[in-house]
Amino acid sequence: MTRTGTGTRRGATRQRLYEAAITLIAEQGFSSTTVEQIAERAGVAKGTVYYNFGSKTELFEELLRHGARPFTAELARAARAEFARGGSAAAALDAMARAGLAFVAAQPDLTRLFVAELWRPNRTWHSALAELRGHAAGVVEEVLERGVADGEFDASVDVGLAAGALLGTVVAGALDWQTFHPGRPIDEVHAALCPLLRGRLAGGGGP
Amino acid sequence: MTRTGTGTRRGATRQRLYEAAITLIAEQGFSSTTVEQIAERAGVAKGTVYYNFGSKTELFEELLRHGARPFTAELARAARAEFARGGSAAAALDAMARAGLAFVAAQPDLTRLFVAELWRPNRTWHSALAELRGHAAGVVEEVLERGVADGEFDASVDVGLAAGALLGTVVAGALDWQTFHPGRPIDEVHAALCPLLRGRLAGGGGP
DNA sequence: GTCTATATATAGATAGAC
DNA sequence: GTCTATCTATATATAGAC
Repeated sequence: MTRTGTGTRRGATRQRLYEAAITLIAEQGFSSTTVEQIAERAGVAKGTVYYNFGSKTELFEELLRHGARPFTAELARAARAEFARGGSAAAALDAMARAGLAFVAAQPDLTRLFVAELWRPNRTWHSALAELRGHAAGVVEEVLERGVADGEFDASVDVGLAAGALLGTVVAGALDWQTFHPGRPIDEVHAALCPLLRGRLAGGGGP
Repeated sequence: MTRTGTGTRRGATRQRLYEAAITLIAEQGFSSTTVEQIAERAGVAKGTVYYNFGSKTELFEELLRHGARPFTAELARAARAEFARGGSAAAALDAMARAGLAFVAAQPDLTRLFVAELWRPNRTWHSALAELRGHAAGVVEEVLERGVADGEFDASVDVGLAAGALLGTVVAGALDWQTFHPGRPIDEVHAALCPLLRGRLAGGGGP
């Protein structure tokens, strides 16, 4: 128990700092958010932040990693569960979309902060973000490849581009929902998104 | 010629400041970007910025309006042109997607800065951004409604949610392209996106 | 491990010369 | 209309007490 897990004392303080930072940075952006604000919201002094993290930037980078891992894990879990019950690759995409929507609904601030930085090169944490995006995209790619191999999807599908687009569709759709259509139930949003993922927007189409 | 158009002397200075601010804010974010940096890149002194704009925030808000108007205009123009040549609503969506991709490819920095702020409430310029998003979404909604009226799209489509999702798909897809698959030609990206807009991802589906 | 100072730098904004 | 000089506030980060 010497590692910095959530069980240790140090882990608890770090967890509170993560949660405080997520909310503040999501609302104000990284640079507008001061270390003092983060410390105050977490109920500790500023010096404690610098004891636990080397700098403001380092806190943010570790926060990104800490928050992104569960997202990718949820997507993978959803796909695995769908395949386990004998579902198709298209059904797996639906399940992943639902899992993605649920994650964003549960952690809208974390997602906002992520998206605000994801497509910006030239920032110190961009390589870390690119890697995290790559993991999530990789999960989607596997499902697409399986669908192509099973003859379920067209072989001409560009897996790399499509995975990024699908991921973008779910995340952007989820944030648009949370920001401009709050209160709408997840089922309605999922229903609006599925045609985009499965090909049923055009009436009469679809498998 | 007393208005602040691009033809006037004042308009020229403001235009240079816009362009400088777009690049810098896209890379660094609003708060990390200093007025001094913007002035330097535009080739003027800091005082000149404050003569032309009341504050840093005001410069940014006017920049958002200034940059978003052409985007919505391009989407509307693409849809109009497609309908004018007798195209379907689905074809209009394709044309809008292409117009959107082309706009983002031409102005990636502007789009980055836009997306980074779009889904954040609690910022002073959020109402301005929401309004601009509403205009663009409105253009998409009109096309969807026309498609439903013509029996081309399913009547159960939730126009409001779908418009936001479609817009998000194009913008997110375009930024993902610019950031993680640069060099790919626009045709390939458009081809990867169209199945999501028209319903052809699933093999054998589609109208 | 956490807190209370404090050092140092740099931001936004303004006043007044030209 | 643009520039230079400057005021004032506030940020990051550190040192040392507890």
